[in-house]
Amino acid sequence: MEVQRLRILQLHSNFIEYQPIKKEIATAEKCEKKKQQLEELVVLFTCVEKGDDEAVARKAVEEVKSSLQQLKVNKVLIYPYAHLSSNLAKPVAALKVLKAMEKHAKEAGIETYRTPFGWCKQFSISIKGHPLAEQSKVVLPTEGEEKEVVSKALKAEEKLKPSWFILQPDGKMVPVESFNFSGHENLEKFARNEIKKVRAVQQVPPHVKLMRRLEIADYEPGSDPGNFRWYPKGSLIKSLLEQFVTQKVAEYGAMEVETPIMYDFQHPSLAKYLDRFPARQYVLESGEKELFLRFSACFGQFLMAHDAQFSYRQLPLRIYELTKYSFRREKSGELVGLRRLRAFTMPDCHALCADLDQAKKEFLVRSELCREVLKNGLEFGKDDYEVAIRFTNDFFEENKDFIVSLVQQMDKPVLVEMWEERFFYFILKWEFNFLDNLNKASALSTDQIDIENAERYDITYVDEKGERRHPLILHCSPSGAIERCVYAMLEKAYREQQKENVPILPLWLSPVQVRVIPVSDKFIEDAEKIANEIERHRIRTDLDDRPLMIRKKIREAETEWINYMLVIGQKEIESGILSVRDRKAREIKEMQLQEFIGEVKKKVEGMPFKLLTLPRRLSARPRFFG
RNA sequence: GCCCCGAUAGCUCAGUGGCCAGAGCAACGGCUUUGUAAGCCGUAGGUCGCGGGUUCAAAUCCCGCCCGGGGCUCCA
Repeated sequence: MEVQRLRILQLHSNFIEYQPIKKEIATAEKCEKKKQQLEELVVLFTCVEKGDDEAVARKAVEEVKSSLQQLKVNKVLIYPYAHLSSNLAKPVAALKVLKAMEKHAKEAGIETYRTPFGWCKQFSISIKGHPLAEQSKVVLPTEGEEKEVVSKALKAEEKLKPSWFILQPDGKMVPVESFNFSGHENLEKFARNEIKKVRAVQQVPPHVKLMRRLEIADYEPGSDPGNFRWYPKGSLIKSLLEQFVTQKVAEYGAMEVETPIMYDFQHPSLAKYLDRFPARQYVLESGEKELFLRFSACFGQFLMAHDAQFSYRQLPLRIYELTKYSFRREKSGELVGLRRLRAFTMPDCHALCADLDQAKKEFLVRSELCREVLKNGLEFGKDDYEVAIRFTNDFFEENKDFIVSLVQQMDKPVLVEMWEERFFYFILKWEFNFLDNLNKASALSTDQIDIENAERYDITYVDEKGERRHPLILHCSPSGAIERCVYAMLEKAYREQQKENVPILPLWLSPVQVRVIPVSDKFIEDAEKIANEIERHRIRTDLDDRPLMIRKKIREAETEWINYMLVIGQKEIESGILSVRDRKAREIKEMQLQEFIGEVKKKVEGMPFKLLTLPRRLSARPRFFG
């Protein structure tokens, strides 16, 4: 990484006279094109380089201040001057630093002026002739200091001191320390994890091996960390999950939309929102514009809602997008396999509600939706996740019954995080958290009640009296990130394997549901006919036509987690009765073809279907891993 | 991002200063025509992550970077 430094040319002057002539960049500050004159001052020609931040600005002011004391002057002009460097910061960042310098200087009691940023200016300067009159300063960032721009929300979160409780479905709320966790071991692990007392063992989470061995997904060294490649099988699984969640959300009544993945930093609503969201962004430069990649669908949907017109009669208004992708520039040390990515697919569903009453009702409908998505999609029941509910003190006092009814819906004790003060844009939030084999918790489904953004984005509806009002906004991801769902299923499968159960994916998600295995190449054609018939019923079927021994083919099908294996030989062809190896049930059953097809179809009824795009014959398939 | 650890054939790994760097699996070729978790023989495959340095000599020691992992921290 290049070393960044703030460069200042410091000139002790008799006077300076300057006049803005012409804007140099689109993002120039507003100002009058009037001639200005200042006398007996120190002029700071300042150049902000890439990576400079407010800490550097503060340090620069400190250094300038000590010079001022020497020179016995207390007046400065901060003059943006790009020509001192070839490694300039972007305009937005530079202006931030200059403003920070101005602020710190004023706070330090210095009479401070600043010329407008982004203008081509004419100036005349008279410099004093003493040895200290002309100095140049290079301010380096302090070692170890936070160099990146961090949102206020992220900083605020660091200072949060919440209290922790366990809330039971019967409405009893007890402090975490005095809760009896017996029978709720996962909740205990989760609570400790959240309150941060655990030390995890040094280990790679097991899903990483699985995601590669099963040819689902893999790291892509050619990209940025946390941006994955998806092999055909993984792409199928991911796509099916996406289809399923989208279908459930449509049934719930949301309108599906699509919005851009990148946004203008300069947009006023967005700038304010960025500061309230605890996440880091990817930024990219395009021409003179500075853009950031979305980290959720909020921007696009809110801007859309801002331009839409609707009244209380249309509320709650539900808007949905499957973001492919959302981007968060997570710190590199936080990225692990599919648990946490920098580019991820997130179903994001907002509901605009007239008032808190409506929001609360809607909230319960949506939590039911989330539970269903996990239950039917991932086959995750309430034992597979722990619930956290987070809210402010005030909200709890005023909405106790509602929160208890939410917990009753969850049907198990939940972890409560309660804040004295509201730091975020929401007043209430819950998530379902999955605990992996290293006892790390990751949120899947989540929902929140947002009371700030309707105003920030100026989203309004017309109420009964014809007046414009800001709705409340619910933010929900019914499944959480799709990649994270895959992670959770793999981790769960591994856990089952440790318990000597069969590791397996839900049948509807298995890339290969049925594998037909001819005993020798004499039976390949017969096997093909059977495979055709099964696939005609929308069951993913392939054919192991390789010249290998049966037991080897069976072994490979087992390690690929294929649900059913049909061995085809003389016996089957003559009798018409199939030998079906049911992997999950760990048994070999004899049955008619149509009977078998019926059994499989029944198990995947109502779930989305897609064909696997790998060649049916294994001999024609590439190997992506191993 | 910081601290610590790692990287050798497509995969899993052996090799810690000294001849042309090894094994198993996979791939490819041949034999075998196979009945429910690994048949036999052979062939090919390596810029030892990348770049620099130390040395008569570097996969091996040193520095920087990339990628991965763990921790701190944080989230969907």
